[in-house]
Amino acid sequence: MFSKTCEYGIKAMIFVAQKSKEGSRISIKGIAKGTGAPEHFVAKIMQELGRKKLVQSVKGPNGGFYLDQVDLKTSLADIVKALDGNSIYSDCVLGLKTCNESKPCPVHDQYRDVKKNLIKMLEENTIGEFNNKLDSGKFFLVN
Amino acid sequence: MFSKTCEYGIKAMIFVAQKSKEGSRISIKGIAKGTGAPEHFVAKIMQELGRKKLVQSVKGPNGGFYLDQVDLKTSLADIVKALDGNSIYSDCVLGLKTCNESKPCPVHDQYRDVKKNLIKMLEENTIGEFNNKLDSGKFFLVN
DNA sequence: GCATAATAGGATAAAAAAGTCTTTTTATTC
DNA sequence: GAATAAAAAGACTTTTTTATCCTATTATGC
Repeated sequence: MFSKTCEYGIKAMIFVAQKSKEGSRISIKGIAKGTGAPEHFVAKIMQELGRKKLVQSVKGPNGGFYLDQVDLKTSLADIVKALDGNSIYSDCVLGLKTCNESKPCPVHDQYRDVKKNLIKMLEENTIGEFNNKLDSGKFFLVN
Repeated sequence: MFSKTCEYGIKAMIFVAQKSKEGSRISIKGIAKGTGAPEHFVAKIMQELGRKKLVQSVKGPNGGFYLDQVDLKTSLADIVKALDGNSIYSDCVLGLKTCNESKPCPVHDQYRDVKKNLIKMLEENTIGEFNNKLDSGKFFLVN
């Protein structure tokens, strides 16, 4: 469904949000540990998310990553789009470049609802909203 | 969402079904052309589907692939499982090995419905059912 | 039974994704 | 302003996926 990049990116954002809520910044090393992602790999991902302004970063001692109030409104869809591009929105489920409503692939009609559902889920859930649940130990980020 | 293998496999099965309905067998070359898939790649895919008994094949002159009455009842889910394995059923959307109902990842609850929808779609649509629509030119297999 | 046309199978190659390493830059603190 | 701790950047490696090629096998029709 998502690339590893995207999976790690989402987990990282949720983890950073949590730390930000506690008022602290978190380093790459910390994110890697907290999300079970390879350190150097997650570094590249955070860089990219930083470039795209979905996360704030400060260099040097006591630096690290954090989310500001605006960042907390980032939806899962925003992260997916930043890391995996628009493929979820635009790609035909059978890989046909010219598939669309008027010239559909065989499963276009059947997949329409699934896609709508998926996109709805990605757009309606923001990073900020995951905080409360993580607090209460209702879910987990690592195995 | 699906691997290329799976995309080509689904298209190939639909295409072969069509030919079978017309009473003829279709060669790898024919399938490759009819589905826009690389010939040698689709050959391997059909081999695998043959081994798994989702498609019948006959070697030699006038040989080729075809679907019998039982094969026509193959669902999209059967093809996906044969080629991509059970990952759609079993994998956590964030890649967590231990994610489940009692120890969920952050998006487990939100993704539940999407997954249910997707699986329903894959299981409810059989290869045989696509035939009529393809006949009437209602959809396309190649760009 | 021989030529042929097809699938079967395995080896290899190319491309993309995932992951690692090293160096550079930049804040911070003392 | 020097030492340090962090991110930024880019090069590189490994693994996986996608794709190709070659040889073997097998069924068919003459």
